[in-house]
Amino acid sequence: MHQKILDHVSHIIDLNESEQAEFQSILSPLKLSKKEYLIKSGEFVHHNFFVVKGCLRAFYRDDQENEANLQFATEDWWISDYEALKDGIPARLNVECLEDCELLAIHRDAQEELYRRIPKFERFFRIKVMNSFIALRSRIMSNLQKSGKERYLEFYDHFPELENRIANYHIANYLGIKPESLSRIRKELI
Amino acid sequence: MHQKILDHVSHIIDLNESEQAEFQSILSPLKLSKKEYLIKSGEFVHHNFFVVKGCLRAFYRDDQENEANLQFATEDWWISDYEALKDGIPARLNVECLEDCELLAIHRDAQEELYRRIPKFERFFRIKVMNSFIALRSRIMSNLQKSGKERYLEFYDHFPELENRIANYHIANYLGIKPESLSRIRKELI
DNA sequence: CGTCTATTTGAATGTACTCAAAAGCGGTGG
DNA sequence: CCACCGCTTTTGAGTACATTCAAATAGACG
Repeated sequence: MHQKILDHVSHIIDLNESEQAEFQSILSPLKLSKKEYLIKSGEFVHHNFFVVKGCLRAFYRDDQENEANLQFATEDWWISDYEALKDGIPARLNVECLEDCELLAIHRDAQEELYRRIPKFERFFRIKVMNSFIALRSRIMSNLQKSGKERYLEFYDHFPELENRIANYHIANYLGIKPESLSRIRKELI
Repeated sequence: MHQKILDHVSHIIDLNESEQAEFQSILSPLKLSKKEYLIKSGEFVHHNFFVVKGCLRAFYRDDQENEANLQFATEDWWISDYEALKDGIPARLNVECLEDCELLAIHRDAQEELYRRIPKFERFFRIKVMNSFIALRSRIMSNLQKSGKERYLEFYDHFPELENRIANYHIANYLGIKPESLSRIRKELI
């Protein structure tokens, strides 16, 4: 029984018992320890992942080893390199565990088959992706229009619980500023 | 006959004749002139729009009248304030025509009904939104990691045809730099 | 041709950055 | 329980780079 993900899905679509069973049959639990990688850039990606427990970060790394944190994922978030997953190309993204993690994996083919057999999952993921899309638009707007301080306050507002789970230098990177600058911003705000 | 949008949809899902007819029946053509607004922040949004011809920009405007260009849309793009459309709340976004435009509007309720009657449209829009989501991730990464010059080159690469259709100060704003800075970047690149 | 808007150029300014060092914190083992 | 080690955060000083502001030039359109 994967109650957590069933509850999560049931917020958006109704599933009868056989549909629940069918959905659960394609879920593969996996555990990873802090600092392990779920996805490594350059490798192929075959799964979409749901976070049952723990915390991860998705980031790009460029040729000069600079990292750019794209997303943090905790309980009830989905994470993967969707471009790599969709097009069957090597990942550009890395996904690293910031804590010990429990995940559920869905193989790409199983997800496609799920769409075919239970079309309302198209609806479920359409809505999930739309919500993510809306959130990213809002983040782009913040990056264009707001100062580092405002972006930090916004982050704090949106994800108050992440503040104490994630190192400041990861948050700074996510916000597009340097750790020293975040430190100075935080000092001002006391 | 709205051949342009039928072709567009048919790249992703197959439609038989009656499905095509049903889809076309919910499309409302509209024309707007340069500088007119398709969506005004604060007003309610009832439609999703497909661009048949012309060019528009979606942007936020903050209390100090600063604008932040979020998206340009030309032929074959979709545009709306999806948060406002989904949640029935007033728009935060503005959408302005940069050229005379021909659009097709789909009412929110008609789109929901379309999902019910022809579920593969859930698939169509899931895939469209996923592609947009992937593009936004990539843009976030650029904002975090790349210089103004690199972002400009990337923009030029992605949308070579927009370069001559859109004012530089709109492009600069989209890239998150000032028009003067873009001018200096362009000068360097000659 | 004239007007309005967009782009370019120059000089001064300011904000976030880099680099380096110190302080703080957490976990491990003696 | 304390001492040590490694890592994170803070602090300080100097620097670089995009921005601001103002003015000149270029371009579009009636």
